[in-house]
Amino acid sequence: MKDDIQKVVSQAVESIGKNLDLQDLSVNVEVGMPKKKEFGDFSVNTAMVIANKIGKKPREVAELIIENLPKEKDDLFNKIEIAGAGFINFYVKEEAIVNKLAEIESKGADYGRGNMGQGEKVLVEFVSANPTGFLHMGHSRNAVVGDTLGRILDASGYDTVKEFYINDAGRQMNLLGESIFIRYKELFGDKQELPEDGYKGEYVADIASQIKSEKGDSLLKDYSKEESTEYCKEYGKGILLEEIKKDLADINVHFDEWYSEKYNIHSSNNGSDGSKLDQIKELLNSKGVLEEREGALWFKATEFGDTQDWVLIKSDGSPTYFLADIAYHFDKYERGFESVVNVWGSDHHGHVSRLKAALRSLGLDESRFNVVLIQFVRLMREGKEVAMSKRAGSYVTMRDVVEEVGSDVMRFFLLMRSSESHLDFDLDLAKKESSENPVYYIQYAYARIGSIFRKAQEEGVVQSNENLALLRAPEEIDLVKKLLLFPEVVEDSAKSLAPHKVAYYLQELAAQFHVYYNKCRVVDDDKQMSAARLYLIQCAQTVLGNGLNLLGVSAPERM
RNA sequence: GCGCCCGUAGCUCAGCUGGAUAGAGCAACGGACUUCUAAUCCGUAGGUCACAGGUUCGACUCCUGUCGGGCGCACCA
Repeated sequence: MKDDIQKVVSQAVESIGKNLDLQDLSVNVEVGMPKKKEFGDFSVNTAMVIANKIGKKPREVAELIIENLPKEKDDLFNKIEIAGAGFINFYVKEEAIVNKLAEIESKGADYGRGNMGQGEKVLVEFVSANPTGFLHMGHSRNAVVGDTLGRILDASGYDTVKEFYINDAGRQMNLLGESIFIRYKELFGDKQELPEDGYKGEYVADIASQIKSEKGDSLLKDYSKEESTEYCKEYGKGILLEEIKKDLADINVHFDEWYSEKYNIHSSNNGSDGSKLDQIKELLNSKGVLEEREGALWFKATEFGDTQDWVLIKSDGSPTYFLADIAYHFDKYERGFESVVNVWGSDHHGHVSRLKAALRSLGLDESRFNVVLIQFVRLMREGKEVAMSKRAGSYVTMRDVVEEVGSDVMRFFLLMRSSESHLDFDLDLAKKESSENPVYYIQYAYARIGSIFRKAQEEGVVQSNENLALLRAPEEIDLVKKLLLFPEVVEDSAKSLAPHKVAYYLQELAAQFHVYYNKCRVVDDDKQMSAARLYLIQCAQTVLGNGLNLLGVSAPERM
């Protein structure tokens, strides 16, 4: 619909340009939808934008544009008006709107999919938690937003890969190995204190006893301490990764790649080139952006816009996480991804500027590098914040919350706010099965349509688009207009990497449907009217279903 | 001290990248079930868009400053 208006207005501007001999009159016509009904279905501010170039008052220019609209306007509009400072308001013929339903019907599950991405390869990396424990609430927002972004980008024509970067190298993993080994030794009566920042959760002891039942006491007798710790580390990683996968699968989050830092970045597993770590160090060195200072190797980030320089190789010779991360991101581009999206917790925002500096120093286009920062989740119960202290061991795992509220509610609640604002997750609201709960509100609209179709089948009425012109009630025209907006919402959501826009749209669409339901009876004595209305609500159900699917939320036939 | 995010109705939040009289849900109050699901709908009330300047035809939106809240600023990850 918007396309149609953009087309005719552009044509009008073009012919004005010709008539007045103004070559560069071309303008990007932006079609808006007024909030107020009395301003029409669509409006255009083009007259105000080009008034200066033409040298006339905006309202005069608006008249000129209307005069120059192509003839086909008569088929599209009931009325065209000039209003305010120079807006042109279009009142579209109901029939023109209603006929657009055919597109929804024919595309079905593909309605809403677009080609904005043009097959561009994009890597969406998210969660990427250390496999040293269970996922907590903080991870869950990251997981759901990342997964949904992947779905939305995919629907927008990007060749999308969702990746979990396994941080299985470095200090945290060593601590896990040590912690498990200490618990293991405890099982043989050798009691020792865990290190200061060791892992204290019960699962550590559980893993230790699993090792005991498999290996007996051989870790004490047959292996060195280093070998045993390494064994514990790898064993624990395997178990915890499975737990993480299970938790994620429970909220419908799936990855295409599980990419190991240790294996892919730290190890030299393909011949003589050395590890990615060595390669990137050499590459940076060849660009002259490194410097030795106080026994360590530094990246001169200040030369590339960051506020300070950063260590890449510590004075003990070991690499920092930052070096590994540069290597990892370089590796993403080497694997052929044209752009990357990273979903990070907001506490990592300091990392953005230095990584950008590093990419810049390598001559990479930083516009291909996108970061979505996720603000914190506060878990609320009975109006009070649920304390989540890892140190006190009282943090709430994602699993606990999913068991309490279910996957659909979990996902929707974490998606319905803009990622960049803090989120209060209200457990009491989440558990309510009522109008207060927006998830059920949307699902209920979907289920209601299912119910109408069951009724229609009983009555022997079948949907049809033969008499769509019968659909003239304001409520049904509004519903159709809302439905037609869906592709644009998906595209906008992809463009701005903001899944909450889809969630909002679905709430509005559901509201529009509920209004319609209460106003117009679908299955009724008038068979032709019933057939047309069934066709309409079929389309509504398609869009609701496609939208819920994008969010990874189920669409129930009955509730 | 420096940097990032946030500040919109009593509460939780949208606001289409600068448009017309500021939007929704919850909470409050009043209505609608012999009807395809009342997990719904209709109505009432609720605002100095933190504050002060600036940019222009036009600012919740962009710029500067101030105040408040969150988070970063390691030879940790």
